[in-house]
Amino acid sequence: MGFSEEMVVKVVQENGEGNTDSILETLLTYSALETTASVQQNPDSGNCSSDYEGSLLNDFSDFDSFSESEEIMSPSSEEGRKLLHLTKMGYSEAEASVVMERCGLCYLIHFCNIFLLMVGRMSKFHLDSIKDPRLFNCCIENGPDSTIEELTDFICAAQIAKAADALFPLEDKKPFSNGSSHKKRRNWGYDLLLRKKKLKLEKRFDEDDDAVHLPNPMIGFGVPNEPDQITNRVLPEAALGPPYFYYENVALAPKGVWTTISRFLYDVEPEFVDSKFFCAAARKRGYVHNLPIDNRFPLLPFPPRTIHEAFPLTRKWWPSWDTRTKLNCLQTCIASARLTDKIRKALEDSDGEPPLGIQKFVLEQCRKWNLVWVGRNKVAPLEPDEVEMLLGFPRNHTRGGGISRTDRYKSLGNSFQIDTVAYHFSVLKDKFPGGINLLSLFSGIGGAEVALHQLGIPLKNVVAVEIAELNRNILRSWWEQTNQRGTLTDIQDVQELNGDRLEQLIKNFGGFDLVVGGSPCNNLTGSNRYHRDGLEGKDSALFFDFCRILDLVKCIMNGTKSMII
DNA sequence: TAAAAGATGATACAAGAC
DNA sequence: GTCTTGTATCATCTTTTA
Repeated sequence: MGFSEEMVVKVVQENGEGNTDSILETLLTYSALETTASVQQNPDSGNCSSDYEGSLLNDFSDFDSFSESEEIMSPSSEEGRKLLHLTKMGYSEAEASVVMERCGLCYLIHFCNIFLLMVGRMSKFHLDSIKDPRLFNCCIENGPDSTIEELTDFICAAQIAKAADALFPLEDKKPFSNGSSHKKRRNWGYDLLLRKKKLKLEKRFDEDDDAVHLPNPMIGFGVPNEPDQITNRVLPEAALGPPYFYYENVALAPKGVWTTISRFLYDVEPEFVDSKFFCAAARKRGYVHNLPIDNRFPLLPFPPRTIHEAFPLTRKWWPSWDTRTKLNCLQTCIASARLTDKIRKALEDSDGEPPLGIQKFVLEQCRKWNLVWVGRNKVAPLEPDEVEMLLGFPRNHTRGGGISRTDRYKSLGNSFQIDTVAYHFSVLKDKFPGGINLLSLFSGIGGAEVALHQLGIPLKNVVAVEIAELNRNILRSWWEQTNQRGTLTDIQDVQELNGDRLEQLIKNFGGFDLVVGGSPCNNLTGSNRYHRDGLEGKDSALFFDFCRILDLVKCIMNGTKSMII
């Protein structure tokens, strides 16, 4: 079923460039005929047209183990062997583990069987497609109910789009609202250059596992009032909107995590930014997005940039030997009273300036727990109100309504830094003067919504997905208090967002303009001493749901949902 | 029973010494 | 180049308290 370039050109000439439905039908017909002829010529091999035979043998030379389907089907096969099969199919070990853990063995066997059946029918192009994360997501989305036809349709669609990409220039691309039929399929395409780049990248990663380097200083494509601004970049074609998307997570993740995140999000280069360039506290985060990066502007007035500006009363008690001007990352837990008491006693024991040993101990604890000076020899953790302010949220945003102090710290510690995110979102203000339709995944206490609101971008329709009821209540409360004119739909679980639900929402709203999400970092952050398991961790694996949902939104908005659902 | 408090390192990176 | 040192990190689990 592979489409050679000659075949595509011939079919386009026969049907005309504008008649894509006819092109698709003819291509499928020709392809089916060619496959039939090929199988008849060589029924044992099962491979398709002779054009690809040589390369196919080479391409599949690594897949010898797949020749014995019974072995994979056998209930006695070990999980490790399945893992090996998946890794040979082009997935990283982590990704394969996620499939096995999340989808179960029946999915895995189903997945492998699909692959086996397709190997006999696929062209070289198909091999590329089956390694694509979208097929991975398609299998997860459809699960055991998916059929060979559905999956081959998926790949055929990708193939058609690829052919269309070669024929229709990029500049023809128009926004979703007025896209023509041939443009609707454009987002399925992944051009050859991109694929080559990807392979090159993967090869480089093999040589150097630490391929994604964190910039120093951590300013991403630029921050306000700093030199070295980057104002343009070339996005991979598959990453282009609509919709715009914006993904966030901790920058200091285990090795290889950002490589995987980038690969699953269309090979878009992550932008690593430390929020210390926007406020008085550090927050090192990675952002993968397809937003424009020119003509960004910050929220005004600027928030306080130093500890003393943020907390002027601490200046009186701040010792000269504590040289901090910025706080470290605001976490979900605070220091104990026992620790601050220990520090007070250690300082009171020394007459005048404490000895270097005491200074070192106190400074270490102050840095670790973000303690500030509130009296003579007295340090204290930040109050929830103060954390709210540093993160750019309205005062009392998380206060009241049944939430405990502990939970306020937790919710705030897991949220965006508003000024940082708003700086990135600012490019949308001119593009959506009439308001924006937002799909907010893992919305938490509404960092994305607050950032857009503070930029003056009207919120037309917001679908917020958040597992914690407390956080949903906070967002709902903010929504009502700020007299939003749009609609807020809250959903508890990302698993509820399947193709049908998304199709309905998109039908109601006319599509999403922006998909935002910061999936759980629990298994990525260095603060986690127990389960820092990477992207296959119980919570952080929800990243793949972000990818799944984003892919579905793109597919539905481009009118091709029926090809994978 | 819920909230608060207390105890619990590993990992990764940068910078400097050699 | 290698080694050491210093530093930062959207947390989890158990116990105590109200």
